[in-house]
Amino acid sequence: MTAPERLSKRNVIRQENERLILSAAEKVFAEAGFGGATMQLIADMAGLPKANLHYYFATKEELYRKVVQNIFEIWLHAADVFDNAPGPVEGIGAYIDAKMEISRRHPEGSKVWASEVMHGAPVIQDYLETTLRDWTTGRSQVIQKWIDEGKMDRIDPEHLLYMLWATTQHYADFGHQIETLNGGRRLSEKQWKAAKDSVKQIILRGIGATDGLQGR
Amino acid sequence: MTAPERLSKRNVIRQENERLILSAAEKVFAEAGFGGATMQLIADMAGLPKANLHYYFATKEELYRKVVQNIFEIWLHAADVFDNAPGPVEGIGAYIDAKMEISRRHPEGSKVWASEVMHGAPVIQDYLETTLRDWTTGRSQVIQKWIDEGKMDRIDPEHLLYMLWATTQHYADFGHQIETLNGGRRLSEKQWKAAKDSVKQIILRGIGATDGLQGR
DNA sequence: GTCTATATTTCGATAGAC
DNA sequence: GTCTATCGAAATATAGAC
Repeated sequence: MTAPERLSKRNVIRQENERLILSAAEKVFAEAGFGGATMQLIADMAGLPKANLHYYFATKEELYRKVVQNIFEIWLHAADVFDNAPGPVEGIGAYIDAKMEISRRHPEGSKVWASEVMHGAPVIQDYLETTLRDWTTGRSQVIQKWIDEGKMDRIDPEHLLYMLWATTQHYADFGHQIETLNGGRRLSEKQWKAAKDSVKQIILRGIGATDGLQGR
Repeated sequence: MTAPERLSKRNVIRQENERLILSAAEKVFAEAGFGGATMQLIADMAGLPKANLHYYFATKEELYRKVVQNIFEIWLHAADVFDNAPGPVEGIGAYIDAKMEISRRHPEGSKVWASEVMHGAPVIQDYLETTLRDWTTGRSQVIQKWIDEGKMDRIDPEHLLYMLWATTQHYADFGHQIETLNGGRRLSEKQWKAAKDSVKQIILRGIGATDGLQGR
């Protein structure tokens, strides 16, 4: 985006502190929501005085906006696997794997995004109308192509995408509920694999694209 | 639950005002989250002075708790269709229909629940550990029975339930995103039907339980 | 049961010394 | 760039007249 900046000592300090603050903010926003989060809590978690947050991010909203943008960028890159795939088994399968892995590694970001959208997307509405809209149109065309080539059933591409988002993000957004139902324990390595396999099996078979996956 | 109260004038007024406040609170909590909601906003939406809210509900948290309990009860009743069904096509199909209809009619409640769980269920953790846990165990056994009877594929019942919750609630919780991608328009009658059919088709076929649904 | 006025707390943001 | 002290706004909750 911006031109690479000189690695002056001041810039290094700025970069490190911004990363520290953003990481703490993501956690606090995820746990308390935008309204419930306080600059004091974020400062405490980052180990900085509250005033320093306002030095790096003028307002609470500006800080929040950066956090939301972060998870969105991560998701966008996860869709790269989609494009050059020869068919739905590879493309959608890999997309599910990638999204599930993000739910596992970045549950906070997913929650912040969910909260933002649930409240009417007050700060990232423009992203929904531009970037996400274009992204969705593009992927729908890929899916439609697979349908036309007979590689999967005739399914509404948009509703399929919603199902992919819903099921994968559920493991992040509702992670606490899942953990509680799992006896209060986080999902083990084996359970995460079972989750991924269940999602892939049901959806891939559900859209009639199980060539080579039978019996797994 | 409680014994039926005498229909004194005072009780009638109380009942009506509580309903009015709860309805306004559900909307405000859904739009702003617990932290972002204010008693003033809820009072304005209910058309009452702020002090009256505190007369009926001592604290903001008590009011919020009632709202969360409401949607939970609605969902519990939606699962009645599950139990006496002869197999997954009828049982899960009817459950999807019921949950989708709730997402359409009560999107606010769904959002409040999602927000509550995302933030670690601070006020309804006990429900997760008791009622929801028992409910999940019971339905998992029903699903397992269907598997043993050869009426559907061998799928992990819990992950299947998660997928049902995720996909149906997504249409409420992410309704704003879906509307935006739909050109800023709410889903039409026809689009809601298409959504239901897509979900049912993919999941029922995905679990190998499509007897009599082929080609629909 | 209703409603105005207000007590009390907390939060976002800033001033200003270092 | 850091940090203490503090301002001003806004929120929850209550007091007390009606």
